[in-house]
Amino acid sequence: MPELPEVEMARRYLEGATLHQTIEMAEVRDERILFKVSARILEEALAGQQFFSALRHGKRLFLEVHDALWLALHLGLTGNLIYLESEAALPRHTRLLIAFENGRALAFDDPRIFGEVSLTKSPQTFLEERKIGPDAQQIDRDGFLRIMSGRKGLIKPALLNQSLVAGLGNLYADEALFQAGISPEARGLDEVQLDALFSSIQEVLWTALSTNADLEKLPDSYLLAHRHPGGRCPRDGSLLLREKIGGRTSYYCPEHQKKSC
DNA sequence: AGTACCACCTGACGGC
DNA sequence: TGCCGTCAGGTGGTAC
Repeated sequence: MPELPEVEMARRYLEGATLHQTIEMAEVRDERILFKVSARILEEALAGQQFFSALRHGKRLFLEVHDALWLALHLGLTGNLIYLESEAALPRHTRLLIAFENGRALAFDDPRIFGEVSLTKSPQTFLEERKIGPDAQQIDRDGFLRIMSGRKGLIKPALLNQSLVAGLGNLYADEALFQAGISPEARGLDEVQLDALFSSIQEVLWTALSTNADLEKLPDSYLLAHRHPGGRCPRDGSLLLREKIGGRTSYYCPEHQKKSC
C-alpha cells in the first residue's frame, strides 16, 4: 500500500532494525523481483557487508552498503519489508531474503511482484537514470509551481507522474485534490490553484505521517475516510463520483472540486 | 507533450 | 463449495 508516507514508515523501520549488522547471505528467492541485476551479482555484492543508512526519495528506498554501492528497493503495490527474529517463519511471498550473522533476517515479501530490487552506485545516480523528479515533501512551493504550471494535461495524471514530483500515489493524489477543491480532470491550473494544491499536498503528507500512515486514522474530514462506492463528501454531503481518470480509479466531489476557476 | 492502451502478477471479494 | 469476473494504493513500454 505504499505511497510516500508508507514508504517513509518502511524507511524508519529499516533504519531502526537493519543497520550495522553483518550480512551472512542474501538469497534471491524469485528473480522476477530484480531489475537489471542478476541474482548472483546481488547475492555476492551483499554477502559480508552491512547497511549503514536508509534513505527514501519519493517511493524509492535506498540502503547504503558502502560509498559506491546501494541497494535500491521499491515496494510496488504489495511489497512489505519484515525484520525477522531468529527462527521466525518466512512470509509467504518472500522474494528476497537477507540473513544477518546475528540470526535475524530481512525479508522482502511481495505477492504481486510489482516491487523491485536493484543495485546502484548512489541514490543520485539511480534517480537520474530512472528520471525521478524531486521528492514531494522536499520540493518547495516555487519548485512545485515551476514544474506544474504551463502543463496542458489533466492534473491528476501529472500528480501521479513520478518524473515530475515523486511520492504521490492514487490515494493521496485524490486526497490532495479534494482538499484543494480541484477536480482531478482540471487542466491548465493557475497560480492560485497550484498554490492551494501544493499546500494540500504538504498537509496531507504531514497528516498521513503523523498517523504513522494508518489510513484508518485519518480525520473524518478527509476524502479517504469516504472513498468507497456510495461514499459522501464530508464537506457538503454530495455523493462522491468514481471515475477512471488517466487509467486510475478516482474519487472526487462534483460539488466543490471544480474543473476550472 | 499528452493520452490511451497493454503488460507485469496475485489475492480478495461479490455474484451466481 | 466453487467458478468467474472484477478490482486493487505502481510503473514501464509502445503506439498514436
